[in-house]
Amino acid sequence: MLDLKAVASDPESFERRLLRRSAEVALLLKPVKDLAGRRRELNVLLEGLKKDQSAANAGVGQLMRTDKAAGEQARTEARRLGDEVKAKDELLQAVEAEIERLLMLVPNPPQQSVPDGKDSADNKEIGHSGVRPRFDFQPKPHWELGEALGVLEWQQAAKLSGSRFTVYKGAAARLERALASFFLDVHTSRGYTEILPPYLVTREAMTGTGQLPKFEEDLFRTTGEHPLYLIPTAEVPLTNLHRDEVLERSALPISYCSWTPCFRAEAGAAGKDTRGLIRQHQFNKVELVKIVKPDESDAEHEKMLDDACEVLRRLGLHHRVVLLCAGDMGFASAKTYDIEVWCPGQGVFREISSVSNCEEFQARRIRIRYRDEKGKPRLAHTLNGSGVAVGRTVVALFEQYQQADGSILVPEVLRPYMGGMERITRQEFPRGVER
RNA sequence: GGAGGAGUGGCCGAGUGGCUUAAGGCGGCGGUCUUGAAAACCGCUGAGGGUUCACGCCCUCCGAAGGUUCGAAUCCUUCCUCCUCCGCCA
Repeated sequence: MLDLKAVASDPESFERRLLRRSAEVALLLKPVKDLAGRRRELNVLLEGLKKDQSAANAGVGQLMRTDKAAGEQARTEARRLGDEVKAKDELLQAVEAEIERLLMLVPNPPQQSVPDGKDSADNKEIGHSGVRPRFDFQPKPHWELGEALGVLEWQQAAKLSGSRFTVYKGAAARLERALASFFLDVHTSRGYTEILPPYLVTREAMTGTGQLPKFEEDLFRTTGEHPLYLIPTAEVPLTNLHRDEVLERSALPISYCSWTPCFRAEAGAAGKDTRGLIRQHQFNKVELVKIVKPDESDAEHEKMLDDACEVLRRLGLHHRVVLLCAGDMGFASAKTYDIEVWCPGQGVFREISSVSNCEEFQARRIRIRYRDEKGKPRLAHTLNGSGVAVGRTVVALFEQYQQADGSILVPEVLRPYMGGMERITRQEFPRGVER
């Protein structure tokens, strides 16, 4: 959420910055300045009335004991003031609700360093790691490899849950767990605290990080009187851990990592990436979250990007880093790097991590503050990034480490996590004939 | 799921309709005293919003939201959380 005071004092500059995202979101701010002025007038008026009212109330009790008639009169006057306070208060609340409603729909303006552009075609590649693996055969996509090896199953998954789900078996299931463990070990050794959070969170938590109110259709929700939402990323519980807190300066930066399943409705993605592990309703991800002081958030952002890249470097997976353009960034982010991993079987780079600096956008929504040098509470900055998406790592690993015979070489660093396994070869699993 | 009990400042804790402007204590900060420290004593010690050039001043906040009342931490309703016991359960 944007700072109402800042928006009211200079709406044009916010509009200009938001225009870099899209014309549509910049328009949302149009009514805000007038509403803010109206809010202020009402607030001043209301405070005066409240003061008069409490002065009037103070006399009533005393008078009622000494002079009944005068007391009754004073009571009538006080009642009139009370009614007026109530009426003005309702007006003020309506204005505030409208301001809030609008501001909650406005995304974070991009940083200066973010390039112009409207979609992924305008993103800027800023680096890469490793070399593109060469094959003396035609590399296959992971879904063909996984099916041939017997370790990835889509027909049975569809029987259980419909489309966009996968059953992992044997070595693939072990690989998923091995990758998650490996990622967590790397990140905890580099200063992140491991967290295992709830996977179901409240509407408030989802609103705090910006998934709601705008992106309801992307989420899974429980039924009942108090619905809960399945987390689409561990960013939601991790960032919300410190909601409504004032942190000591010395506690920052706070760094968390967490391995969780993520649940996404993929409402707008019908027909897109329908094969394989790429776009699932449920997938696993190791997430990184930091809460930092404003003056260190850019440096911490770079460090987080490096932390995410580190696990890919250790796995020897060829990847590149792109800086997202203004039009392609997520709602809460002021600046985002995507890490894209090479998928030779598909001949494309696939996003495997997204590392964002949200600055104070989320912190303002959920009131995460810290004490500055003078001991005054100030908004902290929040950052989040995948470190990295586990399922998509399986994709890249299958495709980059595939051998001519269809087996998958296990990277050296993973072998201890795989019980020493050096190669994933065909496995037989019980399977009857469906009829 | 059932039956009880409880939510008050950083923490403990008093407060059952109006001298509450939330007592008192602990902790923290500053000061007096001291060679230094401790003790003792004195003062200060939350958040959000508004207003002012500024010192200040004002409004709101006692788990949350409604309600009753001239007036609510206090009474009523609903909800949330925690604790104890019972049931169920991994």
